[in-house]
Amino acid sequence: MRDQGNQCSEQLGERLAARGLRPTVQREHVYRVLLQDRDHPTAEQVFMRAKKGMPDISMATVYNCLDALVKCGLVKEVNVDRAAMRYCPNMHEHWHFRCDNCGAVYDIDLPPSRLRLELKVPKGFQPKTYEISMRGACPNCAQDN
Amino acid sequence: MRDQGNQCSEQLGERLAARGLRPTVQREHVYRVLLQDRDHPTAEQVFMRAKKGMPDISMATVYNCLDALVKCGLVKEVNVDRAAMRYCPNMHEHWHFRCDNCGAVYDIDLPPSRLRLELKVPKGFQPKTYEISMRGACPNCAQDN
DNA sequence: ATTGAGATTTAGAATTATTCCAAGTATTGA
DNA sequence: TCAATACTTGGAATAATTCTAAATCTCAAT
Repeated sequence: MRDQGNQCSEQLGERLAARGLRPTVQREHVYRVLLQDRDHPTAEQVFMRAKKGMPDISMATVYNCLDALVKCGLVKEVNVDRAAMRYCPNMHEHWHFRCDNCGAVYDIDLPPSRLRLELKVPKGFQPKTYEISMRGACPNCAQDN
Repeated sequence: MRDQGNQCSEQLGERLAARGLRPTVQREHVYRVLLQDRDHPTAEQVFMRAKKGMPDISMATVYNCLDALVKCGLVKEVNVDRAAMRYCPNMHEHWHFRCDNCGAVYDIDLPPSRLRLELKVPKGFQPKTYEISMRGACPNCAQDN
């Protein structure tokens, strides 16, 4: 667990390069901040933590770095999308598919399935609701490709 | 499918009452708007559609109505939460548990499971990523209860 | 090492989504 | 009918995110 540092920056450099993105000290620093406390911080929290080791970093850069990390597959965004909340009057069990191209959100019916059974949580957690969402290309957009 | 109207308002009235909320023409109208086009509109879109039949309705009321509908279980919010995006450097397959009480987000490891196999989508959809998120009480908060 | 092209960072303005507020209005139960 | 309370409204306020233009950095080719 110690010396995760170099591993981190090497992996980061490769990953970024693979996407045509450049490795920068800010990106590495932001990544390190994320690795340090695994508590799913908001961009604002990342900003505040990042400033400790890099006082001049700006909020815009934090967003930029987070985007870069997401693009190169080192970080996940925990939310369906960063835009407005959407509303759905279908209360049957189902999940959602959001098209990355056209932005449409589709209902996907749950297969007969034993999915429900599989959604087990560790002891102590008391789940009330859950949501499954997928992203990718919808039939229309997949065709135009 | 026709005459869904009265059914709609009856159900609405009961549901609202059960939560100590009052039935109002605005709430019914907003619900009707949601039932009309099942395309997961944003609050802004609901507002624009609602204005057609109720020109004086305000954006604040639309938000209020949507909240009421969500509270009484007739509508779902399609997003983990309406606050800031969160970032997670854990790229292993896992899902998230968000505590409604303290707001913390936990990683929940995927059980060995055949969950993956169950995530089938209808023909034509090309999923790239998916996310499973649950909400409820975390172990700490569940205890203090 | 130098250099030029293009990517990145920065601060702050702008935009977008959502919530708050105070005043007027509607609904409920007595 | 009346009082209490919830709801609606328009607009202001806040919060999250994106945009902008100028300065700086990185890369790859000299």
